[in-house]
Amino acid sequence: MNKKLNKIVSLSGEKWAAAALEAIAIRGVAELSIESLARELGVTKGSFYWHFASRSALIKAALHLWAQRETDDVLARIDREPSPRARIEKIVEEAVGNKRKAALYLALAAASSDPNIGPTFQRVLERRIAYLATCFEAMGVSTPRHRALVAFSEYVGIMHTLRDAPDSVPKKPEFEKFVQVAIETVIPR
Amino acid sequence: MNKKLNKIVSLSGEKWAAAALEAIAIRGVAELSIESLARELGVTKGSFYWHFASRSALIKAALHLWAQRETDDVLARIDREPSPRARIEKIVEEAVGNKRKAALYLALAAASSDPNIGPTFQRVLERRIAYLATCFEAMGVSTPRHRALVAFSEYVGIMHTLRDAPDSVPKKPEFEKFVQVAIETVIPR
DNA sequence: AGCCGTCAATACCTTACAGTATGGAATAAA
DNA sequence: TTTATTCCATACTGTAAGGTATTGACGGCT
Repeated sequence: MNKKLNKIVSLSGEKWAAAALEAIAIRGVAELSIESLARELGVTKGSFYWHFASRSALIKAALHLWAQRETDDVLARIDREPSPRARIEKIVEEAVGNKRKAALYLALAAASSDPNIGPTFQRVLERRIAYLATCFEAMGVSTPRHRALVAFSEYVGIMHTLRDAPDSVPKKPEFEKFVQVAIETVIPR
Repeated sequence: MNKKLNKIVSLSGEKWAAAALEAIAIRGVAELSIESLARELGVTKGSFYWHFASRSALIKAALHLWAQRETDDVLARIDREPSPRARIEKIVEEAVGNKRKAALYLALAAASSDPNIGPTFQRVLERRIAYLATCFEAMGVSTPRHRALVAFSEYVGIMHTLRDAPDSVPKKPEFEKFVQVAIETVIPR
């Protein structure tokens, strides 16, 4: 029965956390309010404070849900690419392809000074950088760690540019060439 | 007398705008409150609403002050570098060197969805990208515009990485090597 | 049937803040 | 000295929001 109890609480908590992630992706962490979120879910605050002790607890739960999904993504999609080079390409392509993931990432990054977010977020970043480093190492690059940092920065920067300067980025036919240039700069021949 | 009137208002307005930029760099746009800003300046709201019609007006003024300073910076510092290559290096070095400027930039970017910020911010970005493109063009690069986009993205991404994953970036002696790798990736031989 | 645990609604308290209205001090002009 | 302008303070309203306390509906268990 304890199992069941945990499961119910956990499930409902995840419902709130998932909704919180959606809201964060759209409006950012600072604008995440319990009451508006409850309205979107068709309930009231009374429900929320049954599942969570505070707004901070929700943010933490949402962040952990995000981190969980991210690692799942890496293991499930990137890591099954055949070559290290293909994996890096895949990562860059995700930065330019998945708008909703990019928005969520940038929203969390914008709130990295929040003590609920910063430390966990930082750990996720380090894992990604380390993963990239292993890819570069497998490719025989001379300074894999440095290149990983550069590649990661470019990855984030491209998401940023696409969001904040969309009119400066070329459209469809030329766009692929731009992505090609981006990949070539991070992957040495 | 109109001159004097304008000057006084403008000066005081700039005082508020400059303080707002400071606060934005530290706490972000969303957390910018008139009352706390007034407290920091040793005055009250009464003063603020004499100089500005609303909070939005302050944000706009602060943003324009930032854009003004940015263009001044480019013309005064970057543009007097001898070669295009040196200019690009200078820009990258600024991304890793000037923490306060990076914090301000990232804070504004985080609020790019704010209608007070988005359009102006976007124009500043386009100007920077166009400037980089002219540098690459002067260097005889094949696709200068694409490379400019990549370089700009890397520039922003490095600021992001330094802020959100500082522990993942190597310290002093190794740090210079990392910067070197970053520059080499954006500047083709 | 009666009890208890789960979940949600309601009402309420408090705080932070944007914005307004008004008064008041200082200064300059008449 | 009177008057107008400039700048700021004080007091106020309204609102959004976090958090608490209480009540109630529903279902399973004894």
